[in-house]
Amino acid sequence: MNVQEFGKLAGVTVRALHHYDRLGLLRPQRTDAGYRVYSTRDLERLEQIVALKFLGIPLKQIKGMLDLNGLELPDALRMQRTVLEQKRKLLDRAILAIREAEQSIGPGRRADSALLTKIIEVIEMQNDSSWSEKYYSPEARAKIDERRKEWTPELQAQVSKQWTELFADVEAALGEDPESEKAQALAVRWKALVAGFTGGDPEIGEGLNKLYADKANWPAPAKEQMAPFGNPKVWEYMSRVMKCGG
Amino acid sequence: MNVQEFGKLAGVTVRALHHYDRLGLLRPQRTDAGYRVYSTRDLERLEQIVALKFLGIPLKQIKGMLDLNGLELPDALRMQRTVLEQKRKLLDRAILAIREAEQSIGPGRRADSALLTKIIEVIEMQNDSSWSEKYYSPEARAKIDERRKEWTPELQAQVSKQWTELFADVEAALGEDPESEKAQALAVRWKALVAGFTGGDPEIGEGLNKLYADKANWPAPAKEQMAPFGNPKVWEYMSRVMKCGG
DNA sequence: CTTGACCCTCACGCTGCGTCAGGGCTGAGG
DNA sequence: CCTCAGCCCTGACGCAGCGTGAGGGTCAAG
Repeated sequence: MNVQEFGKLAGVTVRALHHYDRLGLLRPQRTDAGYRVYSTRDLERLEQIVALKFLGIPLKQIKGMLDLNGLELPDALRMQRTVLEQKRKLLDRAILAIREAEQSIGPGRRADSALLTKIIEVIEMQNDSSWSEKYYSPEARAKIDERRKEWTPELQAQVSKQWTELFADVEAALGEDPESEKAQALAVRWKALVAGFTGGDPEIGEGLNKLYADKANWPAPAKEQMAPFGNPKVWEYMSRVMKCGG
Repeated sequence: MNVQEFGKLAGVTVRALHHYDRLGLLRPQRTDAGYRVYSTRDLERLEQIVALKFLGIPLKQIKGMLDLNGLELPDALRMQRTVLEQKRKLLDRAILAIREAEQSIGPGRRADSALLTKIIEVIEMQNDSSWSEKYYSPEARAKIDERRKEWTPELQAQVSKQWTELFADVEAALGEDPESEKAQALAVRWKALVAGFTGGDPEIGEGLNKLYADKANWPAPAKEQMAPFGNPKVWEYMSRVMKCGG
């Protein structure tokens, strides 16, 4: 098969195939005239390349992995996942910062430096863990760190799922009266999840309450797990629901 | 203030300051010897630069924005946010794919091509919208596009929630006999949601049916809303349930 | 005078291709 | 036979945001 055909078949450009060839990632056979000729074996390999590339793994490393026939692949996957999750955190912060900025610019339309300051605030707030030092006592933080060790992937997945569902439900109930049973039921679920996060530890709970009180700086308690759910309306709404619920 | 001091103060490297200088983003004064001298005004500007850079906005654009004194800033923010959210989706898919791959490698530890295939599956499933072109006729697609216009955010949120719930329920019922009432009830809910999606339009419905039949390429009908819910077990299971349900 | 300690300006490196630029081989039509 | 279209090839620069030397000037202390 010639380049164009092959490329179309696999969904990559001819240029990319040239590139992979030069990198030694995928070296097809050649005709006498020097034309590249691809086989089905090449297709398999290319699919693997594409897959790993999709995961954000650099081509050089892919080359190494495929040449060593995937012996270190599990490690690579783990590493890559943490890297991506890291990136995702950054992205979430940025998105949140923009939302804040957009809100602060929306009503009054007082642009200029004010909202840039706003952005900076959000960044600084979430940047390092300085905020946690504001809200948690040293002892509480030690306990949090402990719990982090027990924080298994399965548990993580479960909690993550529960938060996901809760968020969806809250989002759908935004029109509901905060004092209604429905809303209050959501508050109960919310508190339960938070309790699960804090392990029912009162010290940590206090920290969270301070955090609730300080509306301006509302980051998520289980922020890391809840990355996808940055809709600020949800947070505002729950804030109101909590208030009237006591 | 000299470069090093200034850089440390603002949290950027000297090299970066040189860079900004060359780009015309931040031009400090110079001493007779040609040394850069920064003022507090420069600090303000730098902070703005850093903030916007954090949002992923390219330096060139930042220059434009600051020079025009942020008049188009709201638009830029909106655009940037959608871009970032797009990236986030991709990241999510990649992370999900890795998780799947890790799981499939975990128990049996049969690495090699199997899990790469797995990764590919996840990608293809969620990747572009090529699948819709395979299953829908041009006319049907036109209708879908129409419906997209009526696709308000509220409606979206509701449907999204219903799918979320359904997914959770199906996931919890994976052990159930596909012929059992429970399973069949789930199938009914499923079909109802699909019907809602297709608007009861028979043409679109046909497309979906073809889609069901072609198990290998099972993407989600409301894919965009459901990105987080890629558990293929759910899909497989529902496939079986549908089959025996008729 | 020498040695640091800072400062400066090139200029290449990295990632993954996109995009010309300059040319070769081949079959169809004039 | 010539030419033009169409597909293939190999460089090589461009982009984003700096990191990282290389090579060299300035100024004060020893």
